Amino acid sequence: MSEAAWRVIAREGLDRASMRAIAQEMDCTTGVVTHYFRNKQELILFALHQVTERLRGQMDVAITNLSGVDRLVAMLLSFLPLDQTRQEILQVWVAFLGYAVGRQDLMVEHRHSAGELRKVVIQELAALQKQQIIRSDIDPAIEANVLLALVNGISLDTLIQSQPLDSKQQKIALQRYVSGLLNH
Amino acid sequence: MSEAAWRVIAREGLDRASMRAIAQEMDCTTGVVTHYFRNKQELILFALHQVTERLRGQMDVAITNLSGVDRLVAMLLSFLPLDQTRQEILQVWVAFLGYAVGRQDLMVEHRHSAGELRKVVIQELAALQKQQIIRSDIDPAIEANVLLALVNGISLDTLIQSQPLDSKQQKIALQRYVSGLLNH
DNA sequence: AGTTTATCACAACAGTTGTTATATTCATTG
DNA sequence: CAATGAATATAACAACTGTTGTGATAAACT
Repeated sequence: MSEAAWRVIAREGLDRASMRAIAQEMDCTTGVVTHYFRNKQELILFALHQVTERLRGQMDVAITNLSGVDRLVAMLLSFLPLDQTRQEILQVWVAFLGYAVGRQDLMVEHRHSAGELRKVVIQELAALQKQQIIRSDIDPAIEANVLLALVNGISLDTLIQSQPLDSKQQKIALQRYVSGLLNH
Repeated sequence: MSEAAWRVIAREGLDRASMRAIAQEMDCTTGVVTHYFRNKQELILFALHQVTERLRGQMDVAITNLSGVDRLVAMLLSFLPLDQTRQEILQVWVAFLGYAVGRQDLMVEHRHSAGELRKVVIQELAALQKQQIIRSDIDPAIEANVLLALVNGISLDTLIQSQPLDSKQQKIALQRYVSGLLNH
């Protein structure tokens, strides 16, 4: 069920992910869809929460058994659309963001989602700073924004540029920026 | 006319920028709208071209009488949503991008638009490299993507973070990254 | 002057949308 | 077996969408 909704959104965008389109995707009638999602609003919010959960999942897997800078880099790399799974996540993420323009309630929800990930990055930066791995003149709260901005920007690059960075170049760009935060 | 369309899109998003909504904004009937935009497709593409034009305009003003690194930095800063005008541009830009998910033709158009700006940045980087102002191990074509990624990411930051970077922090982040590209 | 052209109003179209209500099937449990 | 409730189907609703056509008016031009 939720898989079908996810697929339609990733493939067609949010405005064309109608109740009927999702019903058709799972080869049933709209009765099923309305039974699980009372509103279209609920459906849309579900998509956003899926984005957050999946990103968190990707991240948790990526950073296990890592520490130090490697851990930070792995964390940030896990957000990049390096495989088809994460490209789908990006599609839904962008679709939601565009759909939230002019809908303040949805934008607030999106900010909550982004805030969760930001918190994790801040903690990681603070920890690395305590270990004196990254420079002491860095404000974790601010640097988290910049790091996420770079990650989001690189992700968007794959969508909006006709000659986007390939996966190797994406990694290098991120790695190089992070290395500029280190001590020495 | 085009002003009204622009306002509605920035305020309500693309899917709710219906012919009738735009007509109401300019206090007339749909006859006027259909007379100037044959399709909704044309209306949407108009919005995108407006984004490109306005960004170019902002940029051209920002870089006049500048040279060297200042010119590059000013160019990049001109893309940031530092005032209300550019915040509106960002809104429309994001709305279009989300609307283009699942609509390949629109995404292609968006890539053309992004490609134009990318070309300018590449040229600028190449020029600075020739003057030996920026490092020689930098590939202008790749670095343009990274720079634009950072700019776009910082722009999005103002939309999706509940504690976004303020304008001063945005400038510092960008300036600091650019200074990492310089010789010595 | 007369003729064409741009501008706008208005109405109607066919289709799609979210939502709701009602009916039916199905399974689980008492 | 009966019964309760979830799961699914079906149908209808009103509202909205993009689009098209038919005029009316005014402006421009020959």
